[in-house]
Amino acid sequence: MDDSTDQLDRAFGALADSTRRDLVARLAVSDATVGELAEPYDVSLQAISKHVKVLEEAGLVTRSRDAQRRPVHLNAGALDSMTTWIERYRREAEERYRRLDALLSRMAEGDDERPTDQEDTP
Amino acid sequence: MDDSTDQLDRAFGALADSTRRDLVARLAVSDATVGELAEPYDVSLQAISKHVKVLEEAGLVTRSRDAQRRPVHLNAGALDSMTTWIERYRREAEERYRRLDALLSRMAEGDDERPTDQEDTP
DNA sequence: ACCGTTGTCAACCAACCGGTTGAATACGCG
DNA sequence: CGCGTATTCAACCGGTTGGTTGACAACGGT
Repeated sequence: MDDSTDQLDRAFGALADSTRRDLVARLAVSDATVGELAEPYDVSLQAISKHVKVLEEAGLVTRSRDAQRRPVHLNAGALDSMTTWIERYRREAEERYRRLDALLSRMAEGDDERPTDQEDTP
Repeated sequence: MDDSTDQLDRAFGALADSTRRDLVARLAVSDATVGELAEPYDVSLQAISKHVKVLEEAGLVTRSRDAQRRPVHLNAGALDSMTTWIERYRREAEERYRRLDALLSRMAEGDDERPTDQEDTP
């Protein structure tokens, strides 16, 4: 199994949790320590620490080795690789839809000119 | 808990699996039945059926009720809502980074003009 | 040198996930 | 009607996940 595949697994998995998405949203505004991040939620600090670890292993977040205070920093590059993946297939799908739509339009304005074994026809 | 939150949970969770990402990639090219989708993998048909169900519940995929054949169709709109979410925070993070970078540049070219309690300074 | 602050590690638990097999359902066709 | 094809449902299994609590490690300040 590919390495970038594994990274995508982790990245999408990391964002599949609303608490972690919330952390990402807050980290987009400013870096923060685990303690600061944990404060708004009513779960234990350890739980948030685990969440941050998941984000870190997904490459979405880095921690400046700064002694006992280790501020968490959002890594925009990892988000970028996710959108790159998604957009690739979204565009492909929309392009295909556009072509199919055009085909149907052509068929509608003249039934005689049947499409000769076109791609999108089942 | 919000409804769109739940939808994002499912959507990201759905793409957190390489088999399901592969299915999405193939569906971007053309619609397909579960049987066709299952053929390349050496897992059971039922396993792929489950994967498709996950994609469907995430809104990433729809199925035209076409009798016993129910072709699976990629829903580009759901992908769009994912990129919208990601891009929002990626842009925010990059903007913040850009501002910090500019601040550091300003500081570097003249130590006298110290920034007066700026936002990004720790 | 000690204390408080900050964060992680470890063990445990319930719930969920991806896979399996076997049975059931839903049609189209002869 | 009854068979074959296509797909889903149900029960089960082992591994992972999100949460808990308790102990411990790493520093900074006084």
